[in-house]
Amino acid sequence: MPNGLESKTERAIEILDAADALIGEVGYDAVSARDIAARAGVNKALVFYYWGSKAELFDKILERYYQAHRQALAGAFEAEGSTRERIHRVVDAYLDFMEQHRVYPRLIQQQLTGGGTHREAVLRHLAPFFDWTLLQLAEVTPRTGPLAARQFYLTISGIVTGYFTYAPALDSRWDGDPMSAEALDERRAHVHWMVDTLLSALDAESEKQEKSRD
Amino acid sequence: MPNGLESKTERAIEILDAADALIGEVGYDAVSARDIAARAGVNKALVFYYWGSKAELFDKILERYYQAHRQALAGAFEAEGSTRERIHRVVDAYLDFMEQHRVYPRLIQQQLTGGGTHREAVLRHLAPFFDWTLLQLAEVTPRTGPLAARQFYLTISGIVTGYFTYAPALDSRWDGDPMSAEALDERRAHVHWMVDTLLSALDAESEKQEKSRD
DNA sequence: TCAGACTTTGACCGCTCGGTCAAACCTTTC
DNA sequence: GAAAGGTTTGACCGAGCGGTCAAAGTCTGA
Repeated sequence: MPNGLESKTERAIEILDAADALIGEVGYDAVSARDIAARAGVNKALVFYYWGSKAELFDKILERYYQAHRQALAGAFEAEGSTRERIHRVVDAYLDFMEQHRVYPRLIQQQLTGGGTHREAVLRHLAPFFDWTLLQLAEVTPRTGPLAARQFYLTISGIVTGYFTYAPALDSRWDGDPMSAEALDERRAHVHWMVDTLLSALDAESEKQEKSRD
Repeated sequence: MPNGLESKTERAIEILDAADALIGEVGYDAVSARDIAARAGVNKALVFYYWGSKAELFDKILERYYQAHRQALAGAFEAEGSTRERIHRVVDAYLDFMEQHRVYPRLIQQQLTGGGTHREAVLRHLAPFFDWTLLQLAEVTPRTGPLAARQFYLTISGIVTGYFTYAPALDSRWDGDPMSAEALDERRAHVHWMVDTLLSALDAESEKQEKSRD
C-alpha cells in the first residue's frame, strides 16, 4: 500500500503526524510551524528541511488521508450483492474510516467552510464517491427531481459526516460520550435503518409511478 | 426585534457586515483587521474604536446570527397541527434561514471543526433546537436506541446543513448551480419527502412494536 | 464663533509568523 | 582519522499581525 511517503524518514513522519493532529484540533491557520515542531519535539527548521513549506506539508497530510480513504472504500465499491447490500457495505466502510480517523472529517470540513486553498483537491477526491453513488442508485431513483441520486448522495453524506461534526458539541446533552464505542454502534444502526427505510420508500415510490403510468 | 445592536452607528454596522462577509469566506484566522477595514472602506483603527477587539467583533457577529436564527424559528416552534406539520414548519424555517444567510452554516461549521473559542456559545444556541426536536419527536420515537429522537435530530441537521457545506464543492458535477433558486427548491422538496418518509416509517415501526408486545 | 464631544486618521509598538542559512553535529566509508 | 554526506540546530530576516495613541477633523448646541 504505497502512499508516496515510504521514502520519508521516521523523523519526517513524526513531524507529519504532529501537524496532522494539531491542524485537526485547531485548524490550519491557527497552527504555526513552531507549534508543529514543539509537538514533534524537534527544531522548527526541521519542518522546512523535510517538507519544504507549511502548505506542502498540509498537502501531504490531505493526500495521505485521501489515499487511505480511497483504499478503505476500494473493496466496498465492488459490485456484488443487492443494491441494499452494496450501499450498506460502502456506508459501513465510510463509518469505519471516520471512526478510525476522527481528524479527517474535521480537515475536510475546514477546507470546505474555510478559505481552504485545497477546495479543488477535496472535490477531486470526493468525485469518485459521488460518481459511484450515482451509478449505484441509478436503478432505484428517478433521473431528475427531488428524489434523484445526487440528492441522496448529499443526504447520506450529511448523515454520516454530520454526526462527527455536531455530536461532539452536544456531548453535555447526550447520555454519555457520543464518540464512545457504544454510541458509535448505535449511530451505525441508525444509519443502517435510514438506508433501508429510504430504499424501501424508493421502491414504493417507483411502484406508484408505474401504476400511475398504466 | 431588538438585537443589542441598535445603539451602534451606521459605520459600526458597516464594519460588522464587512467582517461577517470576510470571515464567512475565508475563516476567522485568515481575516485580518486590515482586511476588514479595507472592505468597509475605513481606517483600521476604527475597527477597534467601535468593537474593541477582533474577538469581540466576532462575538457580535455570531450573536447577531443566533438572534436572527432564534427569531426565525420562534414562530415555527409554536405547537399547532400534527407532528408532521410542525416538523415541516421548523424544517422550512431552517431552510429559509440558511438560504437567506449562507454565511451562517459556514461560520458554525468553522467553529465546530476549528479551534473555535466559541464552541460553548454554539452549543448554547443549538440547545433549544435540540430540546425542541426531542420534545416533538418524543411521541413518535422510542426513548432509547438507534431510533431515538436525538439520532433524528443529528440526521435532519446533517441533511439540512450538509447540503450547504458540500453542494458548492460539487457544483462542477451538478447540472447547474446547486445554490440557484431552482436547485434549492428541489432540495427543499427532497427534505420534505425525507421527513414524511421517516415519520411514516416510525409509525410503522411503533405498530410493529405494539403487535410484538401482544 | 468657539468650546466640547464624538469620529477618523496615520504612525507606531511589540510580537509572532513562515522561512532561510551557516555552522555544528552525527554517521558512514575508506 | 579524516573526508563526505546527511541531519539538526539556533540565530536571524522581513512581513504582517492585533492593538494603541495622540493629533486632526467634524459636528453640534449655546
